[in-house]
Amino acid sequence: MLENGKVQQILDGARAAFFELGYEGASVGEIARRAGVSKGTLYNHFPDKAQLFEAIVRREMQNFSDQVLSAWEPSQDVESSVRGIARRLTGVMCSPAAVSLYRLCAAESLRFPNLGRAFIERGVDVCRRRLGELFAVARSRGELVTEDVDMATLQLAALCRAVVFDRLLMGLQDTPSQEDIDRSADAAAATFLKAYLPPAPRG
Amino acid sequence: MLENGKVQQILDGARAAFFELGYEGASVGEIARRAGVSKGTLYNHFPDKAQLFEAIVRREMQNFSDQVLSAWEPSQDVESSVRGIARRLTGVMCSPAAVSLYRLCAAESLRFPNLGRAFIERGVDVCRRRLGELFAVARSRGELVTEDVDMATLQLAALCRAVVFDRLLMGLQDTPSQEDIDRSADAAAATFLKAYLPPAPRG
DNA sequence: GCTCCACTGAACCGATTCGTCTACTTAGTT
DNA sequence: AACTAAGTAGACGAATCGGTTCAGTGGAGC
Repeated sequence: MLENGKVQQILDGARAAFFELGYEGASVGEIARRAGVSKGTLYNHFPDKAQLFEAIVRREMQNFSDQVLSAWEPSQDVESSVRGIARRLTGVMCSPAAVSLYRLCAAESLRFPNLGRAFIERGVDVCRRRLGELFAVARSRGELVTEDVDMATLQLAALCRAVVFDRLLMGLQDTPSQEDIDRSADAAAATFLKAYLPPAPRG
Repeated sequence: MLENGKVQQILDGARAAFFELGYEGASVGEIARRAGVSKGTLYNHFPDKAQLFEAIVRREMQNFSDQVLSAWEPSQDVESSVRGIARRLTGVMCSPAAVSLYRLCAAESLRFPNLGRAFIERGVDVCRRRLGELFAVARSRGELVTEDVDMATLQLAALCRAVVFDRLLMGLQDTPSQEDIDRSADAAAATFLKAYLPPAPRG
């Protein structure tokens, strides 16, 4: 069954074209060229450009949330656990794919309302709920202090984007080095912990 | 001199069209229609669509940073001062104009590199430096504890976008009410203060 | 009254777009 | 060998785009 292979080719080519050129900037001809596929084949597998676009975004969104959710390594102490979460969050959100996806969804959310909704509901909210569960457990153990777990997760995610994300989104910087990511994530985790860790039993 | 009036008309129409339809989506004819101006007049005042676009973005950017920077009301205690800053920051960043500007710059930053650079350098960095000055003063008074003032400003700004900004950017929500903005800002300020306020003299 | 100049509305041009379609090739099955 | 299904390259039409051009209009200044 080569059909699936062709579909993957098309999706990969479309991903490259859309991510680099945007929805309008990526012509169907260019997409087909990058996919190594004729235009006829493309229209054999996808009804039109818009639905191909939405398929790309859905696939990348899934990929994104999978990366965030997979393989939480639970740590003994909260501090290193939060730092680990922050590092993963920061790394994933600052990856080229995530930045391009964010840019694309933001740009086309008005033309494709489904798209913005999918980004929030199937991307952000999913990760937020997962994080919320972890924090709820930590709170029940008295390791975190907050009356609004959801707010805490939102704030940690926001802190992870504080330093480099805007520069990446605006194209002023390529993917940062691992040290930069870790440093940024550690700063986010540090501030989060100072705010949400129970007051130290002075000593 | 009506010339300036026509220029303003064109800028206003272009703003409306670009903000609602994006750069590619807003045709020159549509811009002229919204401006109440003929296409010939438009091209009498601007050499081409791209430079009209950049003029719009520059103007809105200036407007944005002016709003952020104008009229800081210095407060006696740090807490209410930070809360005031957070409320203003949140309000401005979540305003329809700011959200549209952010979306537009993110979308077109690859096609217009000047644009992304202008957004960061003339918008974000300007506000960041101003905030940094305030925080440096507070730190010298021992009211804030941090070894990285710049990081603190970045984190406060990030916290202010934690709750509603993404939903606005993705078109899932219209401009939030003043209460929502204040609540979100107060949560940001609270977390920021818990992290950066000097440890309370116990008692 | 006359000139001047900005403006209008619409026609126009070349380029590019999406999506369709045709003519041809290739691989696999009977 | 014949038939089928899927893929290729490219032409095609209708539509739209950015930008130019042009005949006509209307008001301000002398």
